[in-house]
Amino acid sequence: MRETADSIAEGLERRFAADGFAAPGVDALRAAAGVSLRTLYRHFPSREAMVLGALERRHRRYLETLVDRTAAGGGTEAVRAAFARLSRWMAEEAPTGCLFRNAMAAHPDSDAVRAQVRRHKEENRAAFARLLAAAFPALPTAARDPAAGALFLIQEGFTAAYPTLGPAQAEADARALLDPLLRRLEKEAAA
Amino acid sequence: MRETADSIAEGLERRFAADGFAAPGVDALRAAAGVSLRTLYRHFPSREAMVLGALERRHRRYLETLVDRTAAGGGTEAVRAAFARLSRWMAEEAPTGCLFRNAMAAHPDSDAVRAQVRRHKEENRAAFARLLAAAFPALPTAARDPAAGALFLIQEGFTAAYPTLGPAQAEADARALLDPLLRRLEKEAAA
DNA sequence: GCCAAGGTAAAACGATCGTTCTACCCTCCG
DNA sequence: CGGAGGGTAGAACGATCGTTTTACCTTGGC
Repeated sequence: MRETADSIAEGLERRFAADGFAAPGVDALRAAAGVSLRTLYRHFPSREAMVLGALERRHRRYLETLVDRTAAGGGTEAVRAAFARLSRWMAEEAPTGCLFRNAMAAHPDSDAVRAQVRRHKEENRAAFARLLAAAFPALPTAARDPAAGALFLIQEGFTAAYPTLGPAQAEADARALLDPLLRRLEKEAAA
Repeated sequence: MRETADSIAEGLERRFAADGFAAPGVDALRAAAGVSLRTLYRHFPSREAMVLGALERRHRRYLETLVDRTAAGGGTEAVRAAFARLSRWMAEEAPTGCLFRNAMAAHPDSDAVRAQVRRHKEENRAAFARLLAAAFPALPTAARDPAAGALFLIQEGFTAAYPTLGPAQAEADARALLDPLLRRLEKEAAA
């Protein structure tokens, strides 16, 4: 039951990530989930529920990737490692870009989708704040939230530029923002 | 002829910007264009052509807004003014976010859409490079392209965060990146 | 031994969508 | 005068889509 639901959600997430939210019909989603149409509808009673189910799974996996507790190091290294994981994530899991923005673009009139995307982005931004607090404990509290916002916006820009201008350009442009930011954070934390 | 085509494109752009690319059917586009179905198809022989027509118009208008030749001032003021115009643009014209990324999300399998989006983003990035060259003529050439990439990525992050976290948060986070960047550019240009 | 429970496969339905076609009107130019 | 070009309104078509339903199979527990 719960296991099959998550196994189905895995297939849904994979398909939506590969082909976007507009192209695949319910029958293609059924094939990706590896179950019958009846079972698919039992666990996700509408196509919108399938979208929400895929997004929920995605949300957990993305935050786990972004803040990896097994990763060592602090300071600038911790932040750089997070962006390195993000870079790998985009290449392996999100060739068509951020799944949440894509979902909102494909379902502009769904309140449920919009709410889930907003929740994801808020927790995503909060995760950067926690990452920053752990990496730079000496950073003045007044500088914390702006720095978290800066990291969040670099991520948004990076994931947005990724599918349009390609990995190399997106990474170069993100580095042009990230490098001086980290230098500044190191200086402020040392002071 | 050419005039009616542009008048139709204006209606298409407005509708796509307001409701996204997934929701409005051809008949809703026809109503927004204010013409009959036959005339609409005469100028844009398929729905995909309507999308491309709207994007082409959008491309011209966006770049005109971003680099306003009538705007005065140089240095940091020129860059700040460009982002102020961008902020107004989002509020008035793009409540659902960047039209090009939305189009690509809604038409993931259209080569024509993808090509047009890529072209737009490349010219968009080049426009930032020109803006920067005009605003900071003394900036070392080695620092030019990274700075243009940084501005471009701030824009991408800002327009991406805008529809999910709202105008206030998006602007605050963008400022957290823009302010130190401009301070650094001023220093590098003065040296 | 059997009967729910939950699975598969696939037909069927109603709605919607992109596109084409029909029928008619206006207006400019030879 | 007359006819061609471009406009409007809207019916019609074929395809696709999301969803429901039918019919049948498998399995574990009383």
